[in-house]
Amino acid sequence: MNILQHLRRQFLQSLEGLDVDSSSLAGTVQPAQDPRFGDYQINAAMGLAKRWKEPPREVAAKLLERLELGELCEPPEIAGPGFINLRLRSDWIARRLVELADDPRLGVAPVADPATYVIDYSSPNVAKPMHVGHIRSTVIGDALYRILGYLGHRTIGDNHLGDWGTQFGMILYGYKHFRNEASFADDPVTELARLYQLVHRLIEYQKQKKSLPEWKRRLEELEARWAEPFDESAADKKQRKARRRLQQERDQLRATIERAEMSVQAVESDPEVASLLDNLPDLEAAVLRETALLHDGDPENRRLWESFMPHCKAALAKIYERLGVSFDYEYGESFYHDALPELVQKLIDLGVARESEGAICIFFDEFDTPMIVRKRDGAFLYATTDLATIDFRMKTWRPNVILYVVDHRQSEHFAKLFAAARKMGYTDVELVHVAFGTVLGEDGRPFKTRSGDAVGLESLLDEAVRRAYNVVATNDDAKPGGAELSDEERRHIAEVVGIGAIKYADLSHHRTSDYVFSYDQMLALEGNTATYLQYSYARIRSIFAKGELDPDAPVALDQWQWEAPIERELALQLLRFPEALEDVVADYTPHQLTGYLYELANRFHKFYQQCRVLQAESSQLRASRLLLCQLVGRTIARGLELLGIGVVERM
RNA sequence: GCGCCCAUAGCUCAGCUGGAUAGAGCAGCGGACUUCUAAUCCGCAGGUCGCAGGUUCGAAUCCUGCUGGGCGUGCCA
Repeated sequence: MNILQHLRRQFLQSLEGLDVDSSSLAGTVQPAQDPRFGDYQINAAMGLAKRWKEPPREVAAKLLERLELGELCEPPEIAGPGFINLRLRSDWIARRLVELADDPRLGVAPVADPATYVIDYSSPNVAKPMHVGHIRSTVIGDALYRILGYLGHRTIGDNHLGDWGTQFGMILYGYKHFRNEASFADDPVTELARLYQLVHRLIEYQKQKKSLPEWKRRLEELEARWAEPFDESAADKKQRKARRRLQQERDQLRATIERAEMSVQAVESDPEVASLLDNLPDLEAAVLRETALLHDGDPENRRLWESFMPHCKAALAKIYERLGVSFDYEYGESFYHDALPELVQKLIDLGVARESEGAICIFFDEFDTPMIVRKRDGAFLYATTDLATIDFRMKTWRPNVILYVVDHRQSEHFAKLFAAARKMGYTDVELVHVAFGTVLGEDGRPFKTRSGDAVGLESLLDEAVRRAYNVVATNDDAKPGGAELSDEERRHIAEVVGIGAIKYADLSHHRTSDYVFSYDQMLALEGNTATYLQYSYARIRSIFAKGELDPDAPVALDQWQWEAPIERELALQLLRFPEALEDVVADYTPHQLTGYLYELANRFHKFYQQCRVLQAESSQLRASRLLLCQLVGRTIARGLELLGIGVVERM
């Protein structure tokens, strides 16, 4: 049962027959801001007072006359300017708690009206190893998938793999010209990744080599303009702004040139790479040709693509397994290839798209630039594929909602995509771009290695697990009764803790904001971290072990009893699990659940500090506290599971 | 140029469709292990919520302008 939802329903019902806009008033029922104001509060009276031209406290009193909260609440109080404070009756909490003991769903009732959600997440490029940039989409998408499913919705997880783009052209070119046969036979994925990196590097080299003279000319120009006399005090606002922009552009260009010169230098001084530079064709064009050949059904490229794919997918599967992430489908871009010409024709026939400058475009009133669905050279783009994907998903699953868990830089693309879909007639589906921010390094810049590459996901996980292992070992060695974990257990714990730390760090931040990635912070194992929650769980399991009790057997109890205020606070927090899940789903923000779990664990630790469980003064109190412990443990384990994070018995 | 996003304590972040005295965690200072794991708990200190207006009984939250930052912007994904 969702208490907040219940209170809102009761309140709205009590308003029937009154001249009020009840839809806007539901939100005035809220959790209390401060424990002194009770458990929940209704803030409707102040707003209504104005409309009714009556003093707010009198309005509050009138509302209370109609409100029937039965056995749920103590008599409500009117406070301050007209707040209505609600306090749950402790006997009601006690009854609910005993009911929870037998409820495998921890009070979360399946939704009355299940919807179908397609969730598009992770979507890496199969041609290159996953890196830090893929964490957020994968982890957030997986959490939403789990939570929506738990709430009773029909969920379809679809990993929209990038298996058809230019990156594959690079691999094809690299394989044909630079492959090391022995390495490929030995470990195809590593060799393909090497080839991708190599070709990518060479293309960058060519581009930079070509552009450098032009950039330098441009920089000289900017420097010259900068050197011109400029009187700050005499300039108007616009001139000052232009001046600053000039400086910015100059600095950026300087940095670009510096970086380019460094990487050109690096390529030329790398004996293995430098030897390839002679007689190198225009690689970018060559790669595009390979890509085009693949798309046009060239048997050789097709055969190679088909032989590469299983290896690439197996490598991805390995990392997904380690992360504990799964999908129902993995329809990559290639899956839609055959549908594209037809789709574009359909768009033209519908009058949605038209020819412009040789390309086929969809124009929108609300955007300056169109969405191009077929290039001048006849090739299709990811926008085309994305439209075909909507087409397919609508026909196949008839979803009510499609979620795209993709970083915020693509927001304009999705705005156009959704507008185009509506033009195609898909108006009865909710298309949502679940955008998220960038993972930053501790310098506040996007998280990169020193050489400027994206940090590989695998090495990220390894490092987190390595650090977690050290902490686990140190802590175990320091236990009063001596170490109690075998090395095998320590390794298992380190894996769960390390990976959990990374996922939790990501999920505990609001998805739309950029966040700073810091091993020290997420493995500090203090504060709002996965470890703190896992530790609470382990402590609970330890209590049951100490008392030689089965932690999973229902605690027999007729009447729940409490003594310290913290016990009631902890109990109430347990009852609010459904609210936390509802909050997550309302805006697709998993950090609402991490916040809830942190608060739960925090209350548990306070309780643990103040209250003896096994040595409680009476058997009834002991059973009551054991019930609390068991429910906290179950809620933490379930909550973490819904975030894709595991727990351990001991740590 | 245009569009989107952001600015909250020294640092990293919350603040739920406007609500009562803006909250955590780190870092700092001071306490609590003969007692179910001190990976914990308690206390102290720390904020003109970027700036200026406006709407409102009430604004960190909504509107306008400004400042500072990030991202995107016709044939990459």
